Amino acid sequence: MSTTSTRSSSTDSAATRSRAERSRTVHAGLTAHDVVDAALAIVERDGGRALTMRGLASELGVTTTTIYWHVGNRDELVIALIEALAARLGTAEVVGETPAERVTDAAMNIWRNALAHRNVTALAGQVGATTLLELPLEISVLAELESAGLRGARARDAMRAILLCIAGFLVGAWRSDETVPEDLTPAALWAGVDDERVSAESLAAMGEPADLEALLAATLGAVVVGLLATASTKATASTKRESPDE
Amino acid sequence: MSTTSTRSSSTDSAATRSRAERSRTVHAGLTAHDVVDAALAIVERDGGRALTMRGLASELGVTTTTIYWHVGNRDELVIALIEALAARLGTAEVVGETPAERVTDAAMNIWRNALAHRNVTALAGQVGATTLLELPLEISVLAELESAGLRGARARDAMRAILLCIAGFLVGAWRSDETVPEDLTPAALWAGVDDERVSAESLAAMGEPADLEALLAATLGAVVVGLLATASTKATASTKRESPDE
DNA sequence: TGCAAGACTTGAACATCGTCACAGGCAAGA
DNA sequence: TCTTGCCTGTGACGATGTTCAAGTCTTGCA
Repeated sequence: MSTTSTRSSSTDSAATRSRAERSRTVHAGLTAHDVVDAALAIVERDGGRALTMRGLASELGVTTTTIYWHVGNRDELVIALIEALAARLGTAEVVGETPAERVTDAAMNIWRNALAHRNVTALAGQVGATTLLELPLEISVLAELESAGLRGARARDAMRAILLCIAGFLVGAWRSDETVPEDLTPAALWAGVDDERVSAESLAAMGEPADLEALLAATLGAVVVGLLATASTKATASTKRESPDE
Repeated sequence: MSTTSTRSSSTDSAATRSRAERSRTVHAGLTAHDVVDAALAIVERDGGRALTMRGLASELGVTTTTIYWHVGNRDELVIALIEALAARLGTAEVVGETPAERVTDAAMNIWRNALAHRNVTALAGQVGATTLLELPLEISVLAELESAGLRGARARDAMRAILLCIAGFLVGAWRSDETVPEDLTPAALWAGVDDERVSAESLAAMGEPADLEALLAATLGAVVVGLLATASTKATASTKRESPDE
């Protein structure tokens, strides 16, 4: 990060000093913005676990104390990092004909955004700050829900159901590259199941990978349809046929 | 190891320290089972983060090296701990009249079990070994799905959609006691939203807590109904779009 | 019974992590 | 020149997972 330090010509005198070889306290001209930027780059490149104070400091060419001076804490750094990404993220456009389609599409925007910035999103999830990262996208979901006729507590419940479904699918999408001991992966476990209640055909299918994006779209579609139905008709949802399109 | 000179009296100077007073190398008679049991107790009591090798060792009255001798690794210890809990967990009974109700109830069994052992479940989720912990319950869900008429790839997709929804709701249930900086909690963020597309009524509702259990039941009901519907009638749902339109 | 082989345990370290107290260096205003 | 406020380095503390060499105890076998 070249912060274009305005003065750089008078450093020759410091170089002639004998102690210059050991203590070159050259002001790096860092700002908190630079630190957060570098931290964000590290996380997006190598994941949240690679964000270590010493590593960040050495990448910036300073010591850890400098980092602590600019951004107080590691937790605060993570929050600032998430805020920085959230600020640079624009809201995506929502497409779709029917209200249900538009709600689903607005929700899928969150999914796509999370996949595009998976490392930061995962980090935000670990510290419980996903809303901080996705608030604009969540607002657009809520707006579509209102356009679909939901309001107040019903809209809130629908929002939460949608967001939690997405969170679950994200967990599934990230579970792939987790540190699972190879013989304890879900596929391996299902391969060892021998139960008379389930057919071999289904058992074999459990080992195959899934298209999570398509599955999420279908799931959200069902959830949205179900939620919109319970909103239009006061009747509680319990085992009833669904095909409520107008 | 240590195949060289079991008794070297020459270099005894190193052993001149009076170890008679403190040589309590009493064999604790530990087994790997005991270690895993103690670790499981710690996790269930104080959470996965409280499971530290030194803490576990001191709780057992031994040194960390002893722990490492019995269970090789911390990761292996966590896996063993999850397996131990899974082994002692029995399968729950599934109730319900219609196939959809039974599927939903089988799925809710996973939710209830996860809440009952939240610390271990959260730990399993972090290492990607939830299937290891809940396999019997997942099998019962799959069995109910087959009873409802789903098989093969369809049953697999339904399984995954259900499990991922549950995972998401668990994330939401655990987010409560996360280390969120108080002013960045979702409720606080929503309180600061001022958008013309959403009504104040819905905005205010976003700050209120939710009954996640009831919401999950409703969501799963909608998902199951939707999945069963697409299975019974080969044709894709009426106004659903199958082709990828962006 | 004697004794070697192995099972178990220990003390002391290594490396890494977040964090901080202290001591400064640097530029600008008095 | 000196003081003041911003910025940086040195070096440490405590906690974490992990390992090594060396011990002690038990047990099977001659």
